Amino acid sequence: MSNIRKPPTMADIARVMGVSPMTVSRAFKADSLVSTETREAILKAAEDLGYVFDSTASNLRSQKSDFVAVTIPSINNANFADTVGGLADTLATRNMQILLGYTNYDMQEEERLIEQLLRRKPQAIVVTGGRHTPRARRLLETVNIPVIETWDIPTEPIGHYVGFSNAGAVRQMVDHFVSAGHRRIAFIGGDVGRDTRGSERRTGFIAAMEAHGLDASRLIAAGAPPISMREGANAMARLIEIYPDTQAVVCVSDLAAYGALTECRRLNVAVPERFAIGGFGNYEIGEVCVPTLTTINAFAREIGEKTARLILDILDDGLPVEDVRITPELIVRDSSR
Amino acid sequence: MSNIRKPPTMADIARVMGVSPMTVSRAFKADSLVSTETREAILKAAEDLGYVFDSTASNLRSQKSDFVAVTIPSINNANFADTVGGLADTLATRNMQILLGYTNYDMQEEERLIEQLLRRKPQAIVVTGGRHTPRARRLLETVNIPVIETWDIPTEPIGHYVGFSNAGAVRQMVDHFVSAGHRRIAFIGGDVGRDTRGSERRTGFIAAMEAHGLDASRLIAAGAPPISMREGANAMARLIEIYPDTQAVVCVSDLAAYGALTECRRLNVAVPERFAIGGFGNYEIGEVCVPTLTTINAFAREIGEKTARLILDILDDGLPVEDVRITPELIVRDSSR
DNA sequence: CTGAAAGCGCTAACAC
DNA sequence: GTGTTAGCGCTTTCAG
Repeated sequence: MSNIRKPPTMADIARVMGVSPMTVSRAFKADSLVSTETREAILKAAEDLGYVFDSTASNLRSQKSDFVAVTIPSINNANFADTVGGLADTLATRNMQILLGYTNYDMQEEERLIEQLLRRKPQAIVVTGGRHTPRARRLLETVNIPVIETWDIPTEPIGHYVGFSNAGAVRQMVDHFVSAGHRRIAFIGGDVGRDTRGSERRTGFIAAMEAHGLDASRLIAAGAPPISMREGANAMARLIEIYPDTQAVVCVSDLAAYGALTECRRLNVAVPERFAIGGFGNYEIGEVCVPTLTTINAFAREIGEKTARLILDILDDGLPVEDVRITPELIVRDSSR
Repeated sequence: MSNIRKPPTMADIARVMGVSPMTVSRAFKADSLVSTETREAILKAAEDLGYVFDSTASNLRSQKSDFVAVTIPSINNANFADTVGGLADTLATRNMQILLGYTNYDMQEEERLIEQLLRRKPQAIVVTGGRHTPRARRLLETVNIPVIETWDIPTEPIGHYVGFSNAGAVRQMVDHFVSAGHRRIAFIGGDVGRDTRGSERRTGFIAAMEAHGLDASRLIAAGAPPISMREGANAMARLIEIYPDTQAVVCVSDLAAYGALTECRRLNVAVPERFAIGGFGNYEIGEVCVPTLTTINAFAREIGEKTARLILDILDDGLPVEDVRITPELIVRDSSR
């Protein structure tokens, strides 16, 4: 009557084929020792029966899940999407799968998420950033798998990291503006205290300005991170109102920078002639918009790829591996020249 | 010597606490019947021991994984990201987790992915689109869990669907252009044959044009889907070269439309006065750029939320549920008025 | 409210 | 190249 019958197991295939379950199991492992004909017959029978391999049982017995847990702040961000893409593609070469969670830029949520992900017994865990709640930190320190922090150089790494200095990257941008002759430079970012990478970029801006002996007080907080294009535009309007003689602005991301650019167009402020703009992240928008956007390339995809390779190296031979320091690249485009 | 000791299990906690493993198990289920004091003591002991609940074992025994498998064409697409966000947030209210895979707009890859995801024994599977390889289709038909196709109205649904007519949405845009007085209207999309939603939009364009008795031959293929902003810009240059008297263009996505817009600006073609532009997907860029972009809102996040609710309804009471037909909304902005 | 026994579906370990 | 046995860590089931 019911067409919801119990799905077949290896035992069922074994019975049909007149072999032991173990032989069926072996037939599914490419490298395992079964005669070619038995294997082919078994695989065919499996397909005919509509058998679906049960990873859960396999994982429990073999104590490996082929999962890599990954937390990112937001799924809707091209930079983090690129990192995840690099991770996923590289791990797929070894049939490992990503278990993704997003924190919504909230460390509390990150803690919750890390705990949830660890229950699935991933073989490694990748987190974004180097700051975590004490409990999250403890969970990561205690867990028995490789831990990789990304998109940052943690002050005190938990395990490994693949990242870059957000402050240093912003310094490159400030140096570029200064050597172009600008002195009155502003920063547009999110409200402090949530997005840690954004905060570090802001801190980096202040430090870089002070290193040049320049005033670092033109800081516009555009709302809760991540800053949207719209918020970038609003921030620009505010900036021009409060500090009308500003010559250049460093934006926490290309999205904010693009918003700022559109606001300049609306206000008939010439970019870059009257106002130079710099962004962060090398988003596609920056190379297509008019004028094109000066930005920082943080090599998002490479971060993912290198993280994946690092994980595979550790899992393969457990040898000590080197952390990866990425050097972000300043890309000067029309919005600042 | 080695600090890699075996992680504690429920049995370890039971031993320490002098209770049975079953009681420990119950202590971890919120609704389960254990005295409050025993539960609290057990949870504390677990925390002290650094215990991490093992979902794999739990899943195997209880035959439920709390996974929902999801395939999307690309992780780096704001529309699909919104759908996944809606899904994930809604499912999180029931502690269900998304197992995400992306197909790279390739049905072959989708088949591979579906097979891989099903091995994890998800409790439902959500796929993007209504076209699949025969084998993928068979896998989905045979599997014993709810199957939901999204972002489309499948000709022959496998299980349920939460989607809209891509052709119908484009018709709205064509009607808008026609009633604005345009007659020579073009379409910019990707190469045919890969992105099924893009192909349907193209087909819908042709049908709508013919319904108005207009010539539907101005079709620009901009490359392999998904079309980037850059490819949109290139396509626009080509369009103006080949069909200089074109009055309006329907683009397969806002990204292509934005690229087209920037090309117009570079060529000093006034938008919308000399050339009206329409996009698809209601991306953020469209409401910030100058001029703002006319587009179609397909309610990406709602698709995810409604899919999640549909899944929860089925899992909760197995009652027959209604498929969801979304009605996309035409948003007229400055690029066409 | 708590416990004992059995088993989810697979594979490690060993035997032949 | 193949089979047997046991058990991964949890929860269902039944008993009290």
